Amino acid sequence: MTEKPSHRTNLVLTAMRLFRRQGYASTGLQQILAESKAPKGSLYYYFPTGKEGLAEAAVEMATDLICNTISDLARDHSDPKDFITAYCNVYAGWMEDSNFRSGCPIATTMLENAPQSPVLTKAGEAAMDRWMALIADVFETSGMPSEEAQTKSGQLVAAIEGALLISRIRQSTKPIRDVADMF
Amino acid sequence: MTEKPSHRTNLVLTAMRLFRRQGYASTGLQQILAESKAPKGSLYYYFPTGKEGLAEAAVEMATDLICNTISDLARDHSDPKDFITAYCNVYAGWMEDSNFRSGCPIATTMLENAPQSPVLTKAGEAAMDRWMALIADVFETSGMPSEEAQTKSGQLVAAIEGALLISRIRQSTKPIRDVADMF
DNA sequence: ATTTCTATATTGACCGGTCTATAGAGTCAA
DNA sequence: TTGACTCTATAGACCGGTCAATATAGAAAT
Repeated sequence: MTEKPSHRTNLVLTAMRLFRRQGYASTGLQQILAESKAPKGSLYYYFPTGKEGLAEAAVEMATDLICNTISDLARDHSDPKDFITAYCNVYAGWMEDSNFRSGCPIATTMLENAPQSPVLTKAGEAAMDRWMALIADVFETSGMPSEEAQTKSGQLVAAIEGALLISRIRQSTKPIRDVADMF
Repeated sequence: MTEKPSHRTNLVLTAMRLFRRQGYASTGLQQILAESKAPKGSLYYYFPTGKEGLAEAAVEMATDLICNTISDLARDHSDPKDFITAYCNVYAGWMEDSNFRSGCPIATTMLENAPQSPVLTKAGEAAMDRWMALIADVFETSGMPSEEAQTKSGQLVAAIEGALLISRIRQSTKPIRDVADMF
């Protein structure tokens, strides 16, 4: 399950971490190369389109990360309300652990590049589709009508994304915890 | 009421517009200077701290913009539900008019710089305080208890911020319109 | 009224450094 | 020998920031 630590994997992992903290534009390839300890030649070998291709892979890896988190939580919390609370707690923990620097792993990259970059926009859409579908499943499993589950999962993701932004500005997890009370 | 079109004003106005569309890091001073038609010397005359000082002023101007919007809407819509719907419609209009490029005027700048930059973080906190206080007023005026009004206004702002992000990714106003149904 | 002086406002040429990307030779295991 | 991978050097654009030179407005002096 765990990927083998190739240069390629290290590049994507490092890019994801740095884009999440400092954004896409202000993260230089130099820094990614230094921290991942990958050679520059490898970057353009694995990602011929350069920074954008690397970002695409980083968004995809981030999508998997969130999907795995949701799946794990869904297994332990079948009640929607419990699930939402647990999900918010995960994000709140991430924020606290990083001194409010690591919010949503794709939000900053998306705000900087969507919809200008078709490649990254598409990766972002895929992320939204997958996250919302997984959450809608939780709602449907508890008996909620499909259509309502779709809408609600979209609203939840929106509320959390916004809460992560405000949490970062205020350096407080309260906005995230307040999301749970909305549903 | 309208500010006189000095170089200073043009700089802040242009910075706000560009930061909103492309973010802070990927907007060069060159572009701001070219589009505002202001000379480079003026920038450092009015903003001795350079880009960061300009961004601070841009965030403050954006805060005023949103505050004015909220005040105007509050005058015409005393019912909270009506107000929320109208508020969402304003954002949806902004998104459509800009081909989903002009979302929240401070969100991208904040995700890129909070909490690393104390100056910009403080400007962001002030924005949140003022927006939420104005919206809470609308709720309180309609009879809602003060504490509940505070919480609800925070939740509304979070939901909208998140919806603006998703709207940008999906190039659709549906996420924004769905926010109105949450309250 | 006119000139001179002075402080403030304003300006664009210039700086060193960093950015992403490319080229092409070199390395090494299968 | 082949193909996957890595290295060094370099290109050329752009970055944010500095600073000496200039313009201007108003006070002071004549």
